[in-house]
Amino acid sequence: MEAAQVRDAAPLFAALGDETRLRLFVRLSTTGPESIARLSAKSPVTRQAVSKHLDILSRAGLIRGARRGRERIWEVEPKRLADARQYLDRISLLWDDALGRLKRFVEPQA
Amino acid sequence: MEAAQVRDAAPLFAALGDETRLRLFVRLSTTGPESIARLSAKSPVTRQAVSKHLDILSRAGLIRGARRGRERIWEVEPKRLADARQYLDRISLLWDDALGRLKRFVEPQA
DNA sequence: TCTGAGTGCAACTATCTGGTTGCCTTTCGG
DNA sequence: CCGAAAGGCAACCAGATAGTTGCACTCAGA
Repeated sequence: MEAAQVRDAAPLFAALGDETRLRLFVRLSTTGPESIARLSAKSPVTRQAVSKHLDILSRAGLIRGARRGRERIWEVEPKRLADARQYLDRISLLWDDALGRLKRFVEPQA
Repeated sequence: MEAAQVRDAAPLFAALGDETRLRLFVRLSTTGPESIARLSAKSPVTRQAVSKHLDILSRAGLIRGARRGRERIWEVEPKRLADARQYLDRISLLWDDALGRLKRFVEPQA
């Protein structure tokens, strides 16, 4: 896999790699767009912590936020989630290829 | 998505969320099983750093290592990678469901 | 216009993490 | 048997990160 792809994929996975943050992302994926207040109401951590997590997710491109009146509404960016899936798929393919080469090496006559 | 699944998925993504570490994982997926010495030979960081990363990947269940003589050989655990893919797929489905509900709400007659 | 709900900003703290260096143990090969 | 290769262990360091608290700002609505 190309170096550029790894450089792009790592921060994506890192953003999903915190439990509180992943929970927020799953919540947004389940309920659709929500405000910070509503999100933090059902969260064990502070509103500020929630806000920081949302900021990190948005920097990774996984969510997108917009001001609406005095609220800020966050919603999932499915394109970026698809990217993450694609990266995992590619790694899977790499492994399949490696396995194929190994089999052809061990059983050249097959 | 269940809380238990989130608790399982987060460390998985976290393990893939560091660039050097993801690079090592991709390398192992591409070339097949390799020793620490061979892995760290082509890495910009120390052998110790490589060793720590491999340890983290193995704790996440993504790779498996075995002693062979004075070497330690590491190889990818494809089952766990499939887990990660499945988690992303599930989140995607959540989002699709939410979108579906939204559409039925907005255009009830369609 | 005044109150409160919803956020943003900043400072601070404790812990985690990626990385290093130094040294010791194990094992292969001549 | 001895030297070197491969690796493990432990201490240490700097910066990132998850979380907090406190205060200031901005709208919406009665």
